[in-house]
Amino acid sequence: MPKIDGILETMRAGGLRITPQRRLIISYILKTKGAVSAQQLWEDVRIQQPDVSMDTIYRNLSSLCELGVLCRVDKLGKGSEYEFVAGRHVHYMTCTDCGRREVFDGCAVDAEALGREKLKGFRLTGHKLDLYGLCEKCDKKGLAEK
Amino acid sequence: MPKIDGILETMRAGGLRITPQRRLIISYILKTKGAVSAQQLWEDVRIQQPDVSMDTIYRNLSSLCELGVLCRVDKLGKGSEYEFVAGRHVHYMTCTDCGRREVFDGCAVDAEALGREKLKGFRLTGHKLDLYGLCEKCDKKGLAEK
DNA sequence: GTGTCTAATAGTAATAATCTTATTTAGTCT
DNA sequence: AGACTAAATAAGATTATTACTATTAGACAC
Repeated sequence: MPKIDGILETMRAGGLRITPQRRLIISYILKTKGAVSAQQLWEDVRIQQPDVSMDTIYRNLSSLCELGVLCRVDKLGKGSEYEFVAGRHVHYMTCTDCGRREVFDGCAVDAEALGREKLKGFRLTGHKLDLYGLCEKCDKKGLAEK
Repeated sequence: MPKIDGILETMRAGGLRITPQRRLIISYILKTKGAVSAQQLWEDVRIQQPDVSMDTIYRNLSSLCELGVLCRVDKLGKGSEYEFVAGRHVHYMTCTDCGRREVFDGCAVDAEALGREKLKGFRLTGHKLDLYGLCEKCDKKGLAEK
């Protein structure tokens, strides 16, 4: 589990300032197990600090994503959620039927396949892999219907 | 370049009905070189058929994405665009500085790394890989500033 | 062709996410 | 401690995207 001091240090190193709002946001994300939505985060933070704007939430979530602290997860047309990445490669498997999501904790991106000549001068700093398919339950259900 | 008949056939096979709105939407995407935004598509389609709703545009773009005909590309906080995939593996390299985007036409996902034991019963049907980094121009600019 | 069933649609409403501008403040340098 | 400057903020406006509901029209059997 990531610690708040390390994250603040990462932010400082990335040139970001440490504000009370940011401390609060990070501490709430730390308390949350799993992914958190911007809406939920806003409601939680506003209990302690009622005048924090939605914009601040989104701005900071974006900043933390760019730093590689968090990862934004698309919920297939139902908004997004954010989850700690904490230096690991984290990819998601999302069931296209029921929307269930599991973490695929490993890296399935083949570095060799990213040969220099294909990159057209880009210097890669990160990547995101989303896997789609059917979870066991929906897969069996689909077979039964045939 | 994909042809409209093949796409319509794919849609039929996927259980989707062929409606005039869908023909129109697809034909406009076909005419467009590169990625197209929902907004732009709506404006174009409305020239011929003024009462097409935005909802219809989004709904159909989503359907085509699920069928694997199109691919939704995140523009880093500035909406999304949609582009033909046409059976290939298409990934994107997006510059986190200037937003420039290039297609990485190949597959960098290592099938071996997606070992069965890690998939927890999921049956994979697709994947999406987004690569982030700095394009040659922004990379050089960044070095010069130091 | 006609009838039936169900997906798709338009229109409207609601939600999610981002932008704009004036103001405040963290980090830095005296 | 006091002053400076660029980053961060709140508030409200705007754009992007999805949900809801009554109605329409493909697809398929007859």
